[in-house]
Amino acid sequence: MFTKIDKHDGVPAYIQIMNLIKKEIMLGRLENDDQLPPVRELATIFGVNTNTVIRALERLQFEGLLEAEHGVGYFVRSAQAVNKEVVNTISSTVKELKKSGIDLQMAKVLLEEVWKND
Amino acid sequence: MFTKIDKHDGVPAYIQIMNLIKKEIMLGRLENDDQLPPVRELATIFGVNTNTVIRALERLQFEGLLEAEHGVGYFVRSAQAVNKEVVNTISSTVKELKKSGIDLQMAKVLLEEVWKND
Amino acid sequence: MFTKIDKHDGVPAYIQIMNLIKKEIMLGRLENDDQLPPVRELATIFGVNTNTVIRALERLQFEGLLEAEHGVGYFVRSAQAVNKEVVNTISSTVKELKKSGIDLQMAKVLLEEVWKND
Amino acid sequence: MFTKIDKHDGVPAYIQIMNLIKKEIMLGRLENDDQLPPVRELATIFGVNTNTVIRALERLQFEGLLEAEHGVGYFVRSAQAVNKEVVNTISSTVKELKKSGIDLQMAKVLLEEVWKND
DNA sequence: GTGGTCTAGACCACG
DNA sequence: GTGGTCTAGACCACC
Repeated sequence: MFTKIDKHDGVPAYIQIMNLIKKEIMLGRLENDDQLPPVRELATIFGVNTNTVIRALERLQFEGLLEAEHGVGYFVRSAQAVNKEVVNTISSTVKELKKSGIDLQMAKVLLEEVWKND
Repeated sequence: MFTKIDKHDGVPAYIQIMNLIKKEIMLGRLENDDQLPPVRELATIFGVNTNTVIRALERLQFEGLLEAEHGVGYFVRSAQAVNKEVVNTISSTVKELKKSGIDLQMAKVLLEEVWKND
Repeated sequence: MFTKIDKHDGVPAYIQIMNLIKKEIMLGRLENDDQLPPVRELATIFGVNTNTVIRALERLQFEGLLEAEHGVGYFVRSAQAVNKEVVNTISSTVKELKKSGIDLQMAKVLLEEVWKND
Repeated sequence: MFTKIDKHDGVPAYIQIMNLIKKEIMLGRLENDDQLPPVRELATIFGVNTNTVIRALERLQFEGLLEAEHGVGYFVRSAQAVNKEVVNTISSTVKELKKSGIDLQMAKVLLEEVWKND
């Protein structure tokens, strides 16, 4: 479900991890009451230290998306997957962007630009 | 043309600056041989220290997008604006995303997810 | 392994540092996966500020010779030592140059001249 | 006789210019009492500002290699060309270095290393 | 005036 | 403890 994070793209590791987990929730691959893999396992998967994972999970807990049960694990709460049509729209947009020779980073920048001016 | 950057969104200031300048180039607002404002001026505009600006410009220079002429200024090189249609596509996608109640950060994460799996 | 650099020979400190490290690699005194001393230590060894060291290491990282592991250290990558015979050739050439009363700086200039015209 | 200098190799422009002129003298292409091209012309050739050329010539004058005649021009003094054999030695060394896949910058670094330890 | 290098020292992210 | 980012301010090289 998860993969190694990119340590050199500027975004702090714990924020990347937060985003990855949020993504799984939005895509419906993690649903309410699902249990996350144990912290140590997540650490190996992401290629970071346990502390870094914990920092990310704590923040998601603060945001209400996760809940920790002491001695048991972390569980998904108030998950809300996105509509599949939305994903399709993004998908076709991505195709067009790739055709234009734009790279992912610039795509994000353009997205942000349009987002803020619309 | 430029504005203050956000120092608290996790992304390092110099990377934000790089992205802002790249964006101006991609949107055609900065063209080949255009001269950038002086480093010290950019620093006040972005609300950061001169060194931080230089760090960003150095990297863009390394990427071939800018060229420094000592004692003269920074100039845009090999600029390549994106097609206006691409911007329109992004714009309509953004509208749909906003309707679904997604925020900018998650939009970026979804974009990345689709990008890497298509 | 390293020593203080010369701050007054015109060449920027960070470039001198880059060259010193490259040299250690080429001479086989630094090998793949070797860890460099911590940045702060290198700074005291070279007699410069931490930032200057980091600037050098960043560039070497960009060139692919080093890799940083956040919170751990810098490691040598794709090291490629030069043949010992090459060093011997240089050595005998140096002897001849010295006999002719040429100084190091001019030796470099002559080297460059021949290099570009051969 | 001269060409543009490299503004991005770390060595200050005026020092590069000094070296280029010294080189012409050492290679015997500039002899005693030869007149240098006018300062403005040198400036265009080197791709720098007139002031930068003047700074270089002043220093060479200080070293005794040049002499300025006000309103006339700069003249070579106490020129001392190097032996042709020396150039040949360098040439064959360069060939070997190139075969080993070393680039010019590293060649200089190795030269300096051997120079200082022999 | 322009860009380029460097310092001293603070604070954050990561292990 | 490690590396990474940033500031304030100095001084140099170049136009």
